[in-house]
Amino acid sequence: MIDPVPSLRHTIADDLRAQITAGTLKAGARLASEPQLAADYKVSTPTLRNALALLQAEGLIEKIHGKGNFVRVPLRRLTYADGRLTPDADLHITIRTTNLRARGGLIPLLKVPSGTPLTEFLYLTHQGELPHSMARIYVPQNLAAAELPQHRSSVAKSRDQVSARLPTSEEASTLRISSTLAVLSITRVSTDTTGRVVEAALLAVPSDRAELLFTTHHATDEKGQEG
Amino acid sequence: MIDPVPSLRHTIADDLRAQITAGTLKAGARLASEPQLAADYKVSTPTLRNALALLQAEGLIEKIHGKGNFVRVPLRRLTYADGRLTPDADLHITIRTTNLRARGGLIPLLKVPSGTPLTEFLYLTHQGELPHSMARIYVPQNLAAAELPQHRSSVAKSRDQVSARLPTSEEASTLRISSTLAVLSITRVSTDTTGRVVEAALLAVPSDRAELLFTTHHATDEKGQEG
DNA sequence: GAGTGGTCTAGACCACGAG
DNA sequence: TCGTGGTCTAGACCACTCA
Repeated sequence: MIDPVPSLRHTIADDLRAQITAGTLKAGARLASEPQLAADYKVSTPTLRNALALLQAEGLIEKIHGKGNFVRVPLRRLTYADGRLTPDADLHITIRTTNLRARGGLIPLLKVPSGTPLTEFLYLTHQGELPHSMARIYVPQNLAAAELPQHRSSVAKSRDQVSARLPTSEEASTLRISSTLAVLSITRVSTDTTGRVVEAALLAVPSDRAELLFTTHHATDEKGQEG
Repeated sequence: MIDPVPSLRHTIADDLRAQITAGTLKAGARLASEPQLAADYKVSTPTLRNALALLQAEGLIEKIHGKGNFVRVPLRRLTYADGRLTPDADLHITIRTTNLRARGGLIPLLKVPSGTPLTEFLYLTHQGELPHSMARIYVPQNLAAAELPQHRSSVAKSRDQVSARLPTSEEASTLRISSTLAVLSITRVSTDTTGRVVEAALLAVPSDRAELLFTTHHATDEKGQEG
């Protein structure tokens, strides 16, 4: 029912995975070269590389062309709650601001006419030295553009649309992840009491370094409305 | 910046992808055999297979051993909102009920002592003939066990923990997805007004067939609490 | 049995990184 | 330049499906 014939690459991947989780291969350490590992396991190099590809997809190793294969330093799995990352000591955020005009998918998202002046905030979050996640936040310029989005207090309602997908090649290189590691993609639209869109945020978080948390309160004094 | 050297397999995958999205290769159709395609594109069979692996990871094709490669019938991308799937005409759900006792991870999740009698509802959702998603819902037996979870109205608060991961081999075979296609994993814990856990739901949804929607209301009559 | 995909081999040649 | 990983070849052999 599970896997009746453990293939060579799975056997090798299992062995290396055990060494990583046991600490025999420590975080940041470089694995032996691929031809060397292939000789050790008595397989061809493509087979050895297939085994490494499995570990890469799990986020356990990082391949660096010309240098070697390295055990990934595990990032703490942070929690996104209420649209914000859990505060963390060695978390730092870089923000780049750009002015642009509404086009394409931004128009229905922000419910503005084409060409409306917008401000884009590009958030790059790092945990220590390593990239953690990235976000693009769009704000109409007529809504206190000088103010950073996270500081505005006029938000009455937020709508988070969550999906998982493979990273774009830009995201894969910026976040230094394999193109086979899924990212959680969150589109968050915040509106004020009048229903006007105050900001739209597009987040991309590698699936191995964050979980999302949503809390819903139900009106229980009006029984039966759930069914 | 993007991919400066389009590899052969990417070129082939792009071509096949275009044929699928253009409708030249229709949903459910069988592709030419791998040796045939390899000859058509003038590449070796491993290279051709690497190209197909890309499309498989995207959920565009389904490989069936001994039969061929088939264009996947795209499932409508449904929305999970408020812990429920969007109602759909050809959506049907199979429920299997099992009684068991609290163990392992269920104990902290449900906040019950080890060995507490529980009822497990295994939900299998199909869209037409194809499996869509699966869920395991756990309810303490002292809480109206005869009633199906979705009918209870005593829920005051729900907490959804969302992450993306590769499917277990059981999920991959049950849901008929490639082991490389990520699933959205949702752990939903519902409590009543006294804080007692009413039910815990563990959902697994292939990332290509659902998106999640969460709405948060903020108290705006108390300004400044956001900052 | 015929045809299909699944796995693996034993190389070759190219591209990247560091000295 | 040298060692590394990245891509690709041209096969071989096994396992599964269906007639």
